[in-house]
Amino acid sequence: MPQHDSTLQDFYDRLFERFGPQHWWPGESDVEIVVGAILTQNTSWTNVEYAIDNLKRDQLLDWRSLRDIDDTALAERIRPAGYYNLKTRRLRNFVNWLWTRHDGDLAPLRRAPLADARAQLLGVNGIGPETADSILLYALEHPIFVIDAYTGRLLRRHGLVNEKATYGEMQAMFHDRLPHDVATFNEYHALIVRLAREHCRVRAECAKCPLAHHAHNEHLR
DNA sequence: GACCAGGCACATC
DNA sequence: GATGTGCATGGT
Repeated sequence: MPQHDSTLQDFYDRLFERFGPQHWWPGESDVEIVVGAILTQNTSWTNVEYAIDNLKRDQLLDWRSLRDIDDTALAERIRPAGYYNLKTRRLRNFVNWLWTRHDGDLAPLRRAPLADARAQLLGVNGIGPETADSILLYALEHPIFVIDAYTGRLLRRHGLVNEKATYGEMQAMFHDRLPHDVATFNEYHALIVRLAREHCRVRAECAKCPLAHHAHNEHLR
């Protein structure tokens, strides 16, 4: 079914013009991206940074160290990110799986077909759609769009989807309307987070929002 | 002190 | 299939 609605392309253009390239994910190594993606579940990024800093400080941010550290010591490091018992279990699940299934190396997943890699990630307990897609896009460089709470709010507040649109439906909108390349999906998601975090926090700022020409009557946050 | 933050799994109906 | 609940910290 052909898509003539260029709203999402227009949003992208306006956001990029305003904010410029975001250079995402905020983390250099693939380990840091995966760990960050799990730790940031329902949690502010600033809290995740404290946890990542702890792991870096103690030189634990590599697959071997994460495999060998015990749960108590790991939980201690990631405590500032919240839900630390739960997240210790989820990190453990992922790391154990990566070593068992892929010998502690993400390369096979980078080479694998997107659908296959995604199914594998979703099979790990604690990895849901958003975490899987963040890993796929930012760590494995697969062309897939990440839907997060900000994106859902953006689409709903602009009337582009109804109140109970699913993750898959929202993702399909982006996939149907944008070029399927890693750079675009990467940049777009990063720009939405930037908009939410820094610009649309207060109503006064929202009036100057790059998307203000569209009829959104409520800020993103 | 309330409210929020880049989810997810699991229980229950 | 839909809806509700637990998980926890640090910033505003």
